[in-house]
This record gives sequence, structure tokens and C-alpha cells, in this order.
Amino acid sequence: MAKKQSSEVTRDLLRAHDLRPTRQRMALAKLLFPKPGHKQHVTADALFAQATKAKTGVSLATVYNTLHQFTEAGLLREVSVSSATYFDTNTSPHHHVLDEDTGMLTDLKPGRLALTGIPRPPRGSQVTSVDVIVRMRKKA
Amino acid sequence: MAKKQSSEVTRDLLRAHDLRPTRQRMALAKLLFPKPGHKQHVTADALFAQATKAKTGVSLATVYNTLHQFTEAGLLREVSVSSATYFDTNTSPHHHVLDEDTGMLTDLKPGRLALTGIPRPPRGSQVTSVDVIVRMRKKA
DNA sequence: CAACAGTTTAGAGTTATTCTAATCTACATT
DNA sequence: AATGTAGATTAGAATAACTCTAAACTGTTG
Ligand SMILES: [Mn+2]
Ligand SMILES: [Mn+2]
Ligand SMILES: [Zn+2]
Ligand SMILES: [Zn+2]
Repeated sequence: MAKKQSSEVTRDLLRAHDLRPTRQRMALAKLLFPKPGHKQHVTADALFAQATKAKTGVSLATVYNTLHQFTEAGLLREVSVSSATYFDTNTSPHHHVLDEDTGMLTDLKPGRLALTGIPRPPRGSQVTSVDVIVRMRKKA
Repeated sequence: MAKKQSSEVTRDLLRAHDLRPTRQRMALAKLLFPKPGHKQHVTADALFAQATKAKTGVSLATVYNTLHQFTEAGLLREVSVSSATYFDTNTSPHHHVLDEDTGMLTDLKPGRLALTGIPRPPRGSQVTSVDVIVRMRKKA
């Protein structure tokens, strides 16, 4: 568990994204962004558990609301993997490897995997994201 | 709605995959594989609705059971897209475009999109699948 | 036509997530 | 600093997509 970022830094982060620095958002932001380079993949449930353990008074609904607001603000990226959604603090373009045995999601080193031939969207539409998930499992 | 494949062909298809040709499986197979080249993406719910409309007596549990059995048999391929799973009658390797406005899933012409640099799995593990989903949406 | 493994089913249970509508709070304004 | 209000939080109900259970049914084999 990394040391939490200072309140001032966190407050500025929220303000910079037009998010009111409420007690709940401050607490969740500190958990999500403990220090500049620290990237992680977190589910709503896991974050709620962390917040609860840290005695932060935050409801599950607020965790969901906040994750989505942070995502809209560009602070997070949503990655859907079958029946679980991960919120990724690494918002730069990259792809994922999913360990199907453990459910663990790992970043693929950027630049390693390359995609060519992504179709151009019809006019009026745009490509929202290109998600590549490499699924791995232990051999039978 | 394409004409259904004959019962004999459907029966043989099931037998060839060690699946007893029950009334329910016959009905669902005819809906899924109406004729040789006809590919589609179907959700459990949509298939259940089709079967119900066709006055086939099939329960939702059986639809799920059957879709998974067909998938295990290699007749279908499961494609997960956020909170919805599509079963694809096209089991050959290919990727998808998701229209986020309508939820419609479309095949990407194979050969068009290319991937390089897929990581080699650690010894003892294997790559189960590499899923690429290009998400598109109407411009704001 | 047994006999039994395999199959189906209604309905309850689960899990992840969203919704509602009442309550609260950050902060701009006075 | 007190006030007004848009924005935020919350408990709990609701929804959606499955999965499970255990009892009833059926395709196949002998
Ligand atoms: Mn979401
Ligand atoms: Mn499945
Ligand atoms: Zn990531
Ligand atoms: Zn497809």
C-alpha cells in the first residue's frame, strides 16, 4: 500500500478536472492515485473494500458514481473483461493480458503489440477505443 | 429470417458433435444455423425471444445450457462485450466492431486488421484467444 | 420395452451495477 | 459570515444477466 498523495495535490487534481473536492472524492482519489507514476487496475468492489477498510465513509453508489466521473474526466479508463469491469489508472493507450485462471489483468508493454488496418468509421462516427485483450490460461 | 435447415441436416450436425438431438436443441440449432453460410451474433436473450416467438417450448435455462454446449462443441464462439455476451456462429478467427449506440456487433473482414507482437505465454500457459473489439459511436 | 444417463425446467439465488428520491454540502453570492 | 442552490451522497430498491438446484422427462442402448 503506497503512501497517499497529499491533500493539496489531490484537491488540485480534482479542481483541475472540474470536480468538487468532496470528502468522498478526496478519499477515493488518494486511493486511486497514491503517487504520480503508480498505475493500477481496480474494480468497483475492490475500491469500495479498500475505502471501507480505511474507515472512509463512502457508499458503494458513490464509488460507482466517482469511478464513472473520473473516467469521464480522463483520469481513468474503463476496461471490460467478461463479467468484470476494471478501472485502469493508466489512461495511455495500451493493451491487456488477462490471466483466466486468476482473473488478473496486466498491461502489455506499449509498443510491443501493434495493430494495423483498424477500419475508418463511417462519417459522423468515431472510434471510441480499440480494446485488445490477450487471454491466457494454464495448459490443460 | 432465413429458411430453416432441414431436420436431417440439423440432426446430423448435433450427432456429429455428440449432442443428443432433443426437441429443444433441434429448434435452437435451426434458429442458429438456418443455412450453411449464414453467420450471426446472438445473445441468449435474443435467441430465447426468437424461440418463444416460434412457439418452441424452450426455457431460458436451456437456451443458456445449449449455447454453452454448442460453444464447447465448437459450433459457436463466445464474444464478451461489456455487460453482454454474444454467441457468434462464425467460429473462424476474426475481430469485431461494436456500435456503442445500437449495441450491434459486426465482423471485421478477416485479413484487414492485423496484430503483431502478441506476447508468448509463460511456459505451462497458452493463449486462449486474442480479442479485438473496435468500439464506435456517433460523434458528439 | 426396460433402464439409465443425459436433458430440461421452474423458480430461486447470485452478482454486478443502476436507479430513486430524500438528504446533505461546496461554494458563489449577498 | 449567513444564505441559496446546484451539485453530491446515500440507503435501499430495482434491474439485468446469468447460474444453480433438484425434480421431472426423454433419447438411446440392450
Ligand atoms: Mn461503467
Ligand atoms: Mn458463458
Ligand atoms: Zn492497463
Ligand atoms: Zn463475429
